[in-house]
Amino acid sequence: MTALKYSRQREYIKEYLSSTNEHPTADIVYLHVKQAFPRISLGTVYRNLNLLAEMGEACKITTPDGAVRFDGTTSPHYHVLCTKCGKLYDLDMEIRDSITTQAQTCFSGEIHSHTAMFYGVCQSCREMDSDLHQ
Amino acid sequence: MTALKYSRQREYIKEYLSSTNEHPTADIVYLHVKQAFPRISLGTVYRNLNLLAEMGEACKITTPDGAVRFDGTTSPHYHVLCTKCGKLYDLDMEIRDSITTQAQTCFSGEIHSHTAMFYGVCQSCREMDSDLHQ
DNA sequence: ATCAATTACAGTAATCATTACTATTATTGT
DNA sequence: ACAATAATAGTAATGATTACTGTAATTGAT
Repeated sequence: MTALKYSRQREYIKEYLSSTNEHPTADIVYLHVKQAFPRISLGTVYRNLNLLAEMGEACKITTPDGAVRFDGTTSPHYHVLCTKCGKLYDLDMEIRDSITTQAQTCFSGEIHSHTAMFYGVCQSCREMDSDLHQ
Repeated sequence: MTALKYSRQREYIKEYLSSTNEHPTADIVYLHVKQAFPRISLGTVYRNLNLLAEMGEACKITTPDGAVRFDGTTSPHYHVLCTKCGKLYDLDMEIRDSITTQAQTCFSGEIHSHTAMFYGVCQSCREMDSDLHQ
């Protein structure tokens, strides 16, 4: 029951997400999708983003700066958050399953997975810095 | 300028945080601190929790389930989030600095640190499960 | 101990992200 | 084409957090 029905809005949101490697908030997705669907409502964007996440066709990323970000890349990967500009980057690095295994030995329950967030300064912020100091 | 002044409220909040290994939200801290300071306001709790975090005397932990949690344990460590009950546990496991080093080789900017969150089922939720199935 | 300067507080209003609600519209299987 | 049902747009409501303001507490100097 409650079968999923096709919707052009959801299709478009999904396409937009997989076309960008920014990690947009629902708000940003809304602004973009609005160009194709001028009457779309923010609630529709939220509902579909959450649906896509549940179906495994998008990821929700929780960052320390308020809003949840969405990622169209569904294969598990780590992220880097630039502490200067706040941009979130995909990290093309293998997931270390060994860290899950090791965590298991320190925890009495069952551990199934993990996420990691790296913090630093991205290339373009570093360049801006050296511009200022030259 | 803007020197920090002592406040009994902040002192109490700090003591409460370091006395518990729960990872309370600002709301929960508010409820506890209220017992000692019945007229304290939620804004004061938020301001002091953020102050303590800035001073490195507490940590802010962002979890996928809405509110930020606070941790009085300031030495860096990983956490486990139980996906059944939502409780957050400290993980007594060494930080893997090698993962930061490795991440650096995959990223053009500078990486300074990382956090990790493990997901699983805690011991007490596992026991509840086996009770139900016996 | 008193006083002036300044920060912190309580109380409340405002903001921001997200979800809930409802009448209308789009999709689907027949 | 039609009936059943899910999805939408638009709006209101919620929940977490921050901003604002007049009063109270802390501090360093007299």
